[in-house]
Amino acid sequence: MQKGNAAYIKTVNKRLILQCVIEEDAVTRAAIAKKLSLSKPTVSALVSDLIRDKWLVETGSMAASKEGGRKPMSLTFNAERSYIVGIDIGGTNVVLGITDLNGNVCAHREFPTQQHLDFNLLEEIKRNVESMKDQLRIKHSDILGIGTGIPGVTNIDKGVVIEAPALRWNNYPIRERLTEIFHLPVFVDNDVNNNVLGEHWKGAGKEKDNIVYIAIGTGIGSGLMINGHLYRGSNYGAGEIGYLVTDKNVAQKYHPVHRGYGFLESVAGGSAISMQLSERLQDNITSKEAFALYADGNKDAIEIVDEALENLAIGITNYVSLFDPELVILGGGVSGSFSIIHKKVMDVMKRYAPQQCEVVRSSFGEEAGIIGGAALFFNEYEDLFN
Amino acid sequence: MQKGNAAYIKTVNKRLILQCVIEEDAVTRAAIAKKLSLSKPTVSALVSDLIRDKWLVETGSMAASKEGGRKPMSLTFNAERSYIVGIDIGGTNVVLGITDLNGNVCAHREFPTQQHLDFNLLEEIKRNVESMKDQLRIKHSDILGIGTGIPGVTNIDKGVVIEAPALRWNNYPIRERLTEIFHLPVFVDNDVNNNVLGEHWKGAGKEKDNIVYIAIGTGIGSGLMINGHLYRGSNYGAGEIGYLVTDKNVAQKYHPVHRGYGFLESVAGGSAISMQLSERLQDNITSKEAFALYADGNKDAIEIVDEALENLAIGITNYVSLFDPELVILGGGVSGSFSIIHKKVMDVMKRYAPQQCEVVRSSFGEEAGIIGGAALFFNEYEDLFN
DNA sequence: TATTAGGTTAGTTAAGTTTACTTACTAATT
DNA sequence: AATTAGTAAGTAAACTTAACTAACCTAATA
Repeated sequence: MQKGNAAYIKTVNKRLILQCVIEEDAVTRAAIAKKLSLSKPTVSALVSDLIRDKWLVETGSMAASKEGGRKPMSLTFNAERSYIVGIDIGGTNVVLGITDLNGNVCAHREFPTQQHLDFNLLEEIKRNVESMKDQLRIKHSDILGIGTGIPGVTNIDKGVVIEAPALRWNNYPIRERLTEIFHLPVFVDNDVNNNVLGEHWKGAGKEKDNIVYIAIGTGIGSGLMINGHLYRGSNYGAGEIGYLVTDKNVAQKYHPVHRGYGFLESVAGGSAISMQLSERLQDNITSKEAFALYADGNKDAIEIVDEALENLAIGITNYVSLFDPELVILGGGVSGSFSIIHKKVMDVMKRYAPQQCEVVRSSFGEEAGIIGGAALFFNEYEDLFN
Repeated sequence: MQKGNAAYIKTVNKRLILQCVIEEDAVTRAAIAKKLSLSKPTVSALVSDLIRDKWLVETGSMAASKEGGRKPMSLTFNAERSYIVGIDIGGTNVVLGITDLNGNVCAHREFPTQQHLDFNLLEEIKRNVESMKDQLRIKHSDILGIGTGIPGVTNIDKGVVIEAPALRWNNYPIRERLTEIFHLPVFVDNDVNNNVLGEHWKGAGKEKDNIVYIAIGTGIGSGLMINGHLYRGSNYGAGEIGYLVTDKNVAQKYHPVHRGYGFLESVAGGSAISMQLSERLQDNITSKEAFALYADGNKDAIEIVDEALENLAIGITNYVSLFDPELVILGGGVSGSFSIIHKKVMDVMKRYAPQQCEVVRSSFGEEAGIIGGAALFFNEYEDLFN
């Protein structure tokens, strides 16, 4: 717990004022004072500090109220004061971009991961960031810091990637490496966690404080926000929905669990679907193709995909039973098959869960990782606004 | 977010000092100043306030350090300054008691619920509290308030029991009723939630901030603490482990979910075990007797109990996979069968979960509800120490 | 129609309050 | 003499209150 002193209360009140302005877009000093029950002089003094430090700008006087009175001066958050670099290092591609303080992606880049992975990955990132800086005509000092997402388990406090099979990283101190290169504050977390933060900041989870984000792809992962805070678990291991057991008997037969791969993934993950259908049809079928065949009415595809989806839906339903979220967001490679999955989940949830819960698709496409990275930075950087 | 002002920082610092004293039992002003990085005069002033208000007492001077110097004066938390009433209104019995501020149960009472339920339940509670007050020779003003546990879904903000089948209560405004009778601040929550708070305060969960408490009885329920805060869910519905689906095929056949009763309960709850074995043996077998027969090697008992425990263990394992807690506490009517359940859970967790987690039995017996109620009060009462 | 008095809202200035901190002290001990 | 515990007096930083100026509206009035 933070000890109380004069500086602390000033920081707290400044934060509150900024929050106020960000939420309501254009507000006046008087409105802030009323809303926060702070005195007018206090608000004026703090706002003057915030204007001096470029966090706020006066955007002209507004119309006076009908009962008369001096025209109020509107205040606006200066989202272009600084910028944040958001990076998503995926197994296939590295997606990175620069956002303003409102989370608008001002520039973005993308390059394939594997051909740089063991060679010059960080240099390639640096090169792309420099290129974006040139494009936006911003200086190094305009960038507050960097948020990065990784497909794996990450110790966010130390900035070390504990394990990321897709990148073949084990105990890789990525924060240290990136800091050496950029000389900026860097944060790193699991990509799904970043997605939750991004959805909470700018996406479907705005205004909601209890959110589950489920990423369905090759494997199945999830991130969860509780009481407005990302919950990472005691060992950075929360949200391992891929390990849920939804079918006792099948689980007993398969004994599927080995390091990095759980039961639900083994029956409902993209590669599981692809593998099963490939075997059945004696062909090479991707999970995307499996969903296409499913839509076409292919009997084998329907059987296999239905079985997978039933397990997935039970997993999600179990999540809802335990966690009672306000919202479930489905992300990952589900864009095409969302409506199929959504229907199944709603049916199963209705059948088995004690309460129902909205289920929506993720709000962002290609930019999810960039916004997520920036959201991570926003979430973690303590000195923001100081 | 709380706005900052002078009164607020004083409250914050007083809280920190009290916390310091409670944690370390006997400390000096100098030690507090060092630990909290507050100046010595500040600590002295706040301590003097706290002594005036009877929260702290000076308990005599301690030995000086070996390097010389004035003898320090030790400060101790005055746990007998005030008392809290803890009540657990169970389906069978009402258990209630008075605790001091350290959570020691100073007096307790118990009476059967049903014969007073529709008649004079609250009067009976009042009578017992008065009797305890006489016994302890404390005045009404010595009692800070009341914390109550209920076997059902509770809106803690309004103090209304939404649904408690065992008490036949629906939308019952119990806080209002108890306040009318006692003229004290009252808080009400689900009994399992109170158990979590109690274990965190005084039991197995001390110093741990991510805890799952699973109550196994007629039904199966759970409460969870995340980042040191009880998590109740978006609709007061978090922790419904009784609704988990652990066996897709059996679930499809049974279609077990109706209001207030979930799949896992229907296959692994006490009444489920009792019912199944009773049918098999054409006799009236309680779940307790079922576990006794299990221990005796009865083949039918083993078959049924094993099946139930396997499902229960998968449910708990799923919980661990999703929440990555520091600790799982098993409570409810498991005292006799704990070691059997524990073994099963550890085996299944090892097999299916991505990480392991300690599993222990609950720390309290009869007093769980009393300590839980007091813990709820402690947790919710904002004006504490003001 | 133009003017003006009275009322209202926005924001500032000045004085006062509360709190913590700093510096310098006394107290008590090895 | 050195060291540690705790106190006293004065200072600094943040807030609040009260009174003020600035700017505007309404409506009565000339």
